[in-house]
Amino acid sequence: MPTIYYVAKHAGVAPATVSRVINDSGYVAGETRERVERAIAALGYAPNRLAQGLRSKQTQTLGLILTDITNPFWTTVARGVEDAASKAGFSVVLCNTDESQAKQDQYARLLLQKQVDGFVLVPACNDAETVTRIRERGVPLVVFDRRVPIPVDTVRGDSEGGAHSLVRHLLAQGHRRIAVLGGAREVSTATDRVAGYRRAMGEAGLTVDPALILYRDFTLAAGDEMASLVLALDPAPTALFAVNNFIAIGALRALRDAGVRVPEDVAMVAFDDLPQAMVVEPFLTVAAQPAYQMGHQATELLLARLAGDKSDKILEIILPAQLVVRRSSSHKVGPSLNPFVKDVELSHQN
Amino acid sequence: MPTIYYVAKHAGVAPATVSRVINDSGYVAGETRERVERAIAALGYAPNRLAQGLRSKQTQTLGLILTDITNPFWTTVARGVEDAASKAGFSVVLCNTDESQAKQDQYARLLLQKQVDGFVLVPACNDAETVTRIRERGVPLVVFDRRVPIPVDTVRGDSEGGAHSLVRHLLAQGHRRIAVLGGAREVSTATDRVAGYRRAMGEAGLTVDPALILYRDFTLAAGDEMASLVLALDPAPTALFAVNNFIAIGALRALRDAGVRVPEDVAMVAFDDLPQAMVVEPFLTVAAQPAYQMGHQATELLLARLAGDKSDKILEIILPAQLVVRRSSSHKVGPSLNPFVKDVELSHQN
DNA sequence: CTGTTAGCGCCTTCAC
DNA sequence: GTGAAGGCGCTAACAG
Repeated sequence: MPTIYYVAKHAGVAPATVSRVINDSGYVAGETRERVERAIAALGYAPNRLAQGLRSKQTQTLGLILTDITNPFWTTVARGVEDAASKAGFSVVLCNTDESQAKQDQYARLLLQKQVDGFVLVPACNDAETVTRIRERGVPLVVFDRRVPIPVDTVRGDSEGGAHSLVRHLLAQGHRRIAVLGGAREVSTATDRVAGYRRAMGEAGLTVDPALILYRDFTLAAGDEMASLVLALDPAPTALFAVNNFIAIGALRALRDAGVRVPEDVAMVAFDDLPQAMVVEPFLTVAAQPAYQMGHQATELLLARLAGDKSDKILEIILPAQLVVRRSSSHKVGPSLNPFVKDVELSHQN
Repeated sequence: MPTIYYVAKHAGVAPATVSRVINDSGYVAGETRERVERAIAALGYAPNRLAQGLRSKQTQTLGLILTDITNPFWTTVARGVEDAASKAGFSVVLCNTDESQAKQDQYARLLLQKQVDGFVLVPACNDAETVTRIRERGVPLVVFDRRVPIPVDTVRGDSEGGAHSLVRHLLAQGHRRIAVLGGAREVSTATDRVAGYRRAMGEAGLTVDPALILYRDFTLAAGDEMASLVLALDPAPTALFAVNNFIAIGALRALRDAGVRVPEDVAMVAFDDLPQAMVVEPFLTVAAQPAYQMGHQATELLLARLAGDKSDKILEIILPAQLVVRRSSSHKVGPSLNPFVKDVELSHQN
């Protein structure tokens, strides 16, 4: 492993000059630069990033902590982060918490020790501990997709608005009894989506039956369980709103096993699209978040902070979710049995 | 940011003693250790990994370079790697090459500069350059899933055998005209799977129609294109073999658009399963590779090399692919029109 | 069992 | 425009 000293000797210059060439910093005469570059090539020299980082206090590395690397939504986000970072000469270390706060905190500590320059964090729960730890160390941070209870730079999708669109769409199809298959109560995306549901129901003059709102977590198994539960209710809901893609798939599976057809017997909508690549025939009506773009934008915000944008304004960037109407909600329901229910305006786009 | 010196001063000991406590190396008296631990806690000290790595020449970090983070097969592998690594106190840096050799080489260089202790590499193509570069630096390396033209530790699925099972299964269903929707010609998994196809056909006494073997790449678009091409042949194949999951989905989509039913009009099998989470109703007959386990095992091999297993034996670990028969190939075809075709033994399991 | 010394590979200051 | 010196935070080697 050649070091900067060997290169310097080989080129007949001082180590500092080699450093200037590597980092394109300071003045180096054209001829000197060439000599150094030739020496670097001849020796196959590559700088040791640990030493660079130790000395310069910058690692050109960002930490990305997310909750489920298995979910295509998050891998798409990761690509957005990665692309934005590498465009700026940064690399990304990706960590997967499995929705566990313990793992999240562990990874945050590790990355801090590795001296990453900044964080994009998808918090496993509505808790400020990890965020606080990172900020105490003075490392820039953007919270992604989920809210935490303290003010901090954030990039997220419009969970409330997207849910509102989905439920309005169902209402327009004639549904009145709509169940929510929710995620973890401690996660803002779950509660915000329920809030959007409530608002849409309220605007339609409908009262919400609490038995129709369930909270579990963002998994297949939870979707399966919640779907089975609400279908056993009397009267059963005519439509289901799954607050994420995995819950939706779990629910669809439960419905299939129970011989319940979608959309003929029950309609279904969900938050988060499944990527094209996973599905032969797109079928679910969804509120699709611009995952890639969100990741990209969060990273650009982070890089701006790194570049010294010390404006004390805390930014909260909220990107709209797009309503995509497909077959799973295409079955119209007859006029409500309840004559007191107001009509809602028809609208398939938000 | 407290350093080891502050901690030492705070505890009234020398920095080296603090180091001994942190790393649990050397002898430290119980009472001293406690004092140091209290100081660490009081100051919120955490060691700087850059400095540790620079000094000790070990980063406790592995590099994982793979070709498509979007594909659930690879994210599952990544989890296997991650779990095996963290059990041993290593962390993993994941890099996505998008099947680009240029990106692969770039990431290898970067990780080398970051002084990772070892690599798990999924080569983007059948080329030894990256592998050679890594070995020249003396960094242990396990090649994953695909072969490269030089001998090196490898963990991979049995592509040839899995393809053989799939095609035998199709033959047992009565198919004789079977098309292969192939991946990149430069990637061993693509060519090995074609080899398995050829062997199965040969064993059944069938000659292979070269028009039925296509090579593109491992994407949806390629699957779509290849399916359209082979269906236009005269006579058209009665069964399709997609050499990976994404090709299969692309092909299924093309078939749907063309109004061709699976399995009634044409049968379909594929290499690599889609994870449960992605599909409501498992439908495709596949040769499933144990992705998680493969990642785990590759990492354990790598860690063994790191731990000093310098046995010069180069290991090539080949894990079997499991034939999973589902609906997409369940339609039997009548006796061959060609009376000279031999019967093959019936067997649904390999 | 603990302290002292030296240096990992690099970059930043400051001279010249 | 270039070189010399010092130190980033830590651990290995050696004393004691």
